[in-house]
Amino acid sequence: MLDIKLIREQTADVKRGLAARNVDTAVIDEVLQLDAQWRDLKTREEERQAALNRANKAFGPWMGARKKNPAVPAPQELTELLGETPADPDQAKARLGALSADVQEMARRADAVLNQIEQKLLFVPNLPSRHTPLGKTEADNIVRKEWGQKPAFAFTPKAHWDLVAGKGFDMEIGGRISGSGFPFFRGKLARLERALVNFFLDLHTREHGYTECWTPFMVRQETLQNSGQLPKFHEEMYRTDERDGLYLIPTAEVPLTSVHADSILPDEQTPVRYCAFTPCFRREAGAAGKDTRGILRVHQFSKVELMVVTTPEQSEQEHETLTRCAERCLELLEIPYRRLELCTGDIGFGAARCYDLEVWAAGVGKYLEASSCSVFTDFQARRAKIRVRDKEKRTRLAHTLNGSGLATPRTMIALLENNQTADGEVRIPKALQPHYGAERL
RNA sequence: GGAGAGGUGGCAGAGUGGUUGAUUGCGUCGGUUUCGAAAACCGAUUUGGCUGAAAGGUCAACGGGGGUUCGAAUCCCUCCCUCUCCGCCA
Repeated sequence: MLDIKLIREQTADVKRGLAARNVDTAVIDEVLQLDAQWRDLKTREEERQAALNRANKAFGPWMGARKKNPAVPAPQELTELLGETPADPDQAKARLGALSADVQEMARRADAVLNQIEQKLLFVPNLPSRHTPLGKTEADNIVRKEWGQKPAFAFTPKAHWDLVAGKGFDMEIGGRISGSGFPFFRGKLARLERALVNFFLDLHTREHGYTECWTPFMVRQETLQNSGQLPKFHEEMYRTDERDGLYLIPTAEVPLTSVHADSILPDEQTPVRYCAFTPCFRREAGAAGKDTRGILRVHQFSKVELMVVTTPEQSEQEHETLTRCAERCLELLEIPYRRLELCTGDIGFGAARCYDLEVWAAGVGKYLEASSCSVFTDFQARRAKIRVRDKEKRTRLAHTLNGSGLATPRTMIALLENNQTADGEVRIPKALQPHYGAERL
């Protein structure tokens, strides 16, 4: 969520940032108008409430005093508020009750307006960072680096669905059990899946300083709102029936972001670095008919997620660090990749800046997004109420970051397709061999 | 699934419906003392909104929401969470 103060005070900058993301800025004017209304209501409500509080505070002692001497006059606070000296407590009660009802009514109106503001702001994306390149579509993304050598073949490399057909790659079985987009692996491929997950977790926990977490795979609506998936991306999510109303997580970012919700971390405890393996569930609602073959785009997949909570001062640096942690996975697996910096028009809802890591997959002959490393500035922290505190005891909203490190399907695609041999075998990269337990698939 | 107990400030733990945003202890920070430290003593120590240049003023919050009342941490309803016991089952 954006800072309402920023919207008030730097309206032009906010609009410029949103416009760069192709967002209609009319919502900002609507919010500002409601905000003015809210502040007016709130100020008047509080003035009345303050007067009422003073009167109520004096009321008790008056009652006490009257027990001893019924002739004790009403206290000044009461007389002031009511504009007359009440004859007796019952008369005062009646008048106070009416005033109290008025204040409550004003409070209700103010809350209703505040609610409208929030409902609008929940649909407004984060502002792009000053570093994020301007652009309209994904065509304007910028390649920041390329790593590795695309493999050369003396034969035509197969796409993964042909390469491992009949070797434990059973999309039809997944389809029969659950529907299309639910992969089913048997034997070597299932083991490869597990090996990748273990490889990622071991790397991040042993060498990159992340703390491994095991999280729930189903979460509440509120948890998804903290990290920004709800309310806007409701259609993208699987949800259990109304008895529980839980959502299946689309990424471990969701539970991890809420770990420190509603709390304050001392600066010296940051950065907090978490990683977690979870399955991820996505409807891929807007992507029907796209990338339907093999495991290019699926409804359920495994991912090891990296998530960082840090201070506003450190977050830019942490973004580079986190991205490097993801890149190291690919480098150790010898998978050629490129780092793309997403432009303002293509960046995700909550992100201020984002790098996509795309792996080269020789069989399908394309780069495939395998990781998205984003810095969210205080966007998620404001929703989740994650704060940090410095030595001078100043609290401010934390910054959050996350990135895949990595998701298995596209990593596996690249690994299989790039390392295939003429006889249809697949070479397992050296770094993965201890986890997989063999040099060949 | 059934029965019960409980959710208060960083933690522990009080709180007859009326100066209780909240006693107290611990912790933390600052000070006095000391060559230094410990101990002792003194002081400070929740968060957020509105307003203000600032000082300050003011409102809100005792798990969430609603209600009763002139007035709620305290009474009522409801939801959530934690713990204990029973049942059931990985």
